[in-house]
Amino acid sequence: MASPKIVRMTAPRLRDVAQLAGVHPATASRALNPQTRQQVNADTARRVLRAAESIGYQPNPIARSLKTARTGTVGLVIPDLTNPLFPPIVRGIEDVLTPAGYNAWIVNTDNDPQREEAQVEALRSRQVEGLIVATARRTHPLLARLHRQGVKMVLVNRRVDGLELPSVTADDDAGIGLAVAHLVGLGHTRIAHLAGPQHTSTGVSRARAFRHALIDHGLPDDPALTVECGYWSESEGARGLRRLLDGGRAFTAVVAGNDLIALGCYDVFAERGMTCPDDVSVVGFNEMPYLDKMRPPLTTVAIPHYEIGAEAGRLLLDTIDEPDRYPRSVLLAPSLVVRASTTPAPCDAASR
Amino acid sequence: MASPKIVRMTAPRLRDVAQLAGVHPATASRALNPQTRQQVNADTARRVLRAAESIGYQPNPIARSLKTARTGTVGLVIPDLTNPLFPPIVRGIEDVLTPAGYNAWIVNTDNDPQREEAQVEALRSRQVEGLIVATARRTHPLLARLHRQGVKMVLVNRRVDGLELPSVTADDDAGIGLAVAHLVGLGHTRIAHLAGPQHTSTGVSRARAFRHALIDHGLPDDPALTVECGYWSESEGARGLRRLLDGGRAFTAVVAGNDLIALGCYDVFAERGMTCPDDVSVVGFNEMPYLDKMRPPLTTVAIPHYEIGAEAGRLLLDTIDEPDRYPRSVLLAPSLVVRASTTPAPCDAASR
DNA sequence: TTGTAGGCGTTATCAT
DNA sequence: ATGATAACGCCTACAA
Repeated sequence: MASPKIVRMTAPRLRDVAQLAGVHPATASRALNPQTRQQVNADTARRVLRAAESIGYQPNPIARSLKTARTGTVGLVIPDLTNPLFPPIVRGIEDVLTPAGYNAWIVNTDNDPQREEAQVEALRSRQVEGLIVATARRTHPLLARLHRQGVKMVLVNRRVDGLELPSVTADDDAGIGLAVAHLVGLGHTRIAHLAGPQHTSTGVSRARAFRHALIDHGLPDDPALTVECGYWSESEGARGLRRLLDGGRAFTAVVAGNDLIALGCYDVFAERGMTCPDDVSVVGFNEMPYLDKMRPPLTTVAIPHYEIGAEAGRLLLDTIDEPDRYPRSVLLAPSLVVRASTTPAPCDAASR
Repeated sequence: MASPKIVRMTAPRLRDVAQLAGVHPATASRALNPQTRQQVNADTARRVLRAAESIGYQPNPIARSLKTARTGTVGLVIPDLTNPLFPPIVRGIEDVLTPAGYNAWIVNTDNDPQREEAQVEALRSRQVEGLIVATARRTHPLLARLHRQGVKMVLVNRRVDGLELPSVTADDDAGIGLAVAHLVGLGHTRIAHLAGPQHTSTGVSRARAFRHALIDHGLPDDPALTVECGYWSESEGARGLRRLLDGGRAFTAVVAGNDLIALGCYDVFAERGMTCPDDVSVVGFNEMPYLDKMRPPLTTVAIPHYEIGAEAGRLLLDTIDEPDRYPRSVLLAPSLVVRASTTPAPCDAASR
């Protein structure tokens, strides 16, 4: 005598579990939730869990979110995923968030404020619980507004002027210090800086660090030897170096704002028949992948990408858990990776 | 006489809009939804829209999803975000999905089946409406199961044996054909292949295309000149080339399964004091970024990354809209980018 | 054309 | 310890 069985083709719901275990849905809910499980008789709980298991019950996160107003998601706002700097950061973030029960939405803004606004709007409408933002500019009305509205966020790599937000950045001062010390140690005295965009905190702090480092080494700080790039990109790096070369001031080494800017220099060297490092030494920043296979392999300042992501994840979790905690920021120490793009300055130090 | 105003600190809801417009929430709902707007008096609709606008109403997608059982999200399953192949593909996907009202969740599996299963589970529990999968292996129980369960998906770059799923791939046959023809044109007759993993369809199809191309050019197909790499990675490329070199069979050129495998060869050249292309010419596949700055700049088969993503997005939308449509697959034409890693074969053709 | 009512699946708050 | 009930915000037959 086969027992009749009604087959539901949709996913099993809480009430199915409850029915099977012979309890009320509310009880099943309590039994299933580790937080509230001790409110329920151990035997009952076991029965419910077995029932859930047996029919493959998975709670519907949408219904849960509607009720609890929590989604277990955070947004990741990245300026440009094709910049190889970010994947390891993303990885670090995920490795921290996943065990805490959060998932991350990654969005790409392509350095376009309009696109950024739309993307952030999409994230908010999907009720993310917090934001990790890598697109900060020094003046950033959108982020300022979000902050005022109480959106929880953590900045990565860059900061916003006058906004007290938790952030994780590399220690630019230390990193540029390493780069300059390395070049000075090689005998360079005329060192140029291809600065990143000065509307980003990182562009500014690296430029400032560069000036300080020159002074520390007793070198003159010639403003003509610092040129700003409009973006953190190869093409802007190339433009910057052309301006530097056309400026007529002699220099034997370049500290680039980041690796992409440094790689842009390589294009100009090719254009003008110059060779690196013989004509000009170059140092990058970030230690992006594949630098060891470049022509020449690029000397650079390495930063702990993965750890930056992991720290950002931790800060965001803290911010979500304790909204009133005073914003901490984390500074991570860089290190220098010496490769073949730097070499001792020519003896005729005034050359080039 | 200021009108009293009750201030809600939470997001405005449909009922707030309705109240402000002096209509029932149901009417407001209809007015707000373009699909049902013509059911409502044009004036009323206008009033509702203005009311919504004025208080910045955004429908709560969670409540909507609970009701409609649709989420407007799809999952993107990527083996390794640090592979620069993927960002432009992701971009293409997003550019197609966004206008259609969908957002994409990106997850990273790191080539780890366990992690993949967990990530896919997370996506499904968040009720994504479809999956774009770039991690397919030729035998892939997880994907087979998902397919049986009716999960809508599109494969990118790789396929699953015996599973009729829509897919978007580069035309491997044509691409490898270009590479081999180029090398033959340069006089190479002993050409090796560093094949990608044979558990991926791409690895197999490129290896098969390689054999066919040799035959087409009347060259002997020496099995000892094909070596399989365990992953699509630099380190496996390096291992493969070492095995090839240690095998004692002469060859003057290598067709690598992809760019990363090709770059792995560069490491071995450095190790063994060989120079590329003088000792061995190398061709890659994919045209990943920065190849032009490598030492030497890598000749490679370029594929339209962005278009691959865009096509995948379109296929998925089709699959969602017309679930019963017969699975189409799209093959995109590659092109050859000649750089400095390939050069005419040495006159002494039997050398090396 | 508009309003009514019920429900999507879960959980929080009562009461028992 | 468990059950009943309502509510999260929205949508949609159905009724008016």
